[in-house]
Amino acid sequence: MKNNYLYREKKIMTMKTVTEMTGLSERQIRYYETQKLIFPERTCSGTRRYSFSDIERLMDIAEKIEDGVLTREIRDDLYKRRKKVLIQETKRL
Amino acid sequence: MKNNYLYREKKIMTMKTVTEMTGLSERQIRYYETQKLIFPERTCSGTRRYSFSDIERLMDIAEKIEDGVLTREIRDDLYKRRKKVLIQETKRL
DNA sequence: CGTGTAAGGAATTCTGACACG
DNA sequence: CGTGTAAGGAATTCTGACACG
Repeated sequence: MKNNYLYREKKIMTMKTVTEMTGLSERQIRYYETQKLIFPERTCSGTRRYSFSDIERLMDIAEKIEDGVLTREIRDDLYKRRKKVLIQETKRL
Repeated sequence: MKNNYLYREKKIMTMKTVTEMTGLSERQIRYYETQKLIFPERTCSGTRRYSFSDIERLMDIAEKIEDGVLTREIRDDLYKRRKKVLIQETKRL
């Protein structure tokens, strides 16, 4: 459903809400951003905005880190997956 | 879908995001709250939190007010609709 | 009635840095 | 490496009030 997608992907939450929903600290959330694991939008004045999808991704990241996975491994995995998707899309054309 | 409901009804947005999404002023949004047309949650520190559902409701309210409908008429309509739902639920028992 | 605005305080967010390890 | 924290400034939010009509 298109509406469902809009709700899930729209970047609308501020940091506070995200810490409440994920249980992570601001520090952790900002650090994962510097490591290119998460990509919030910014308002014109510079405050971050997250989506429900980001929340889910953050909880996934947190779980992996607890299991001892390094942020760069998580990032490499993310890039590999993206590459795969791009290759498949290229083949389709 | 249960997930869809969660995204739509969860109170997660702050005032700024709501003004951006609805085009309404903070003043208008707070006023509609005093008139019991909209019911944001509050964090422990007192800041309001709105859901996607609230956004849609606010845009509906704004449209009615532009058409000259009074806030108390909108509220009375809301109460009537709720009463109707309650009566139907009562009958079902 | 519905909305704008200035006022002043409180809560939020941001960045860059020091710390530990 | 991943996270905590104190620092200081900027942006956000809140309430109660005055204003217009």
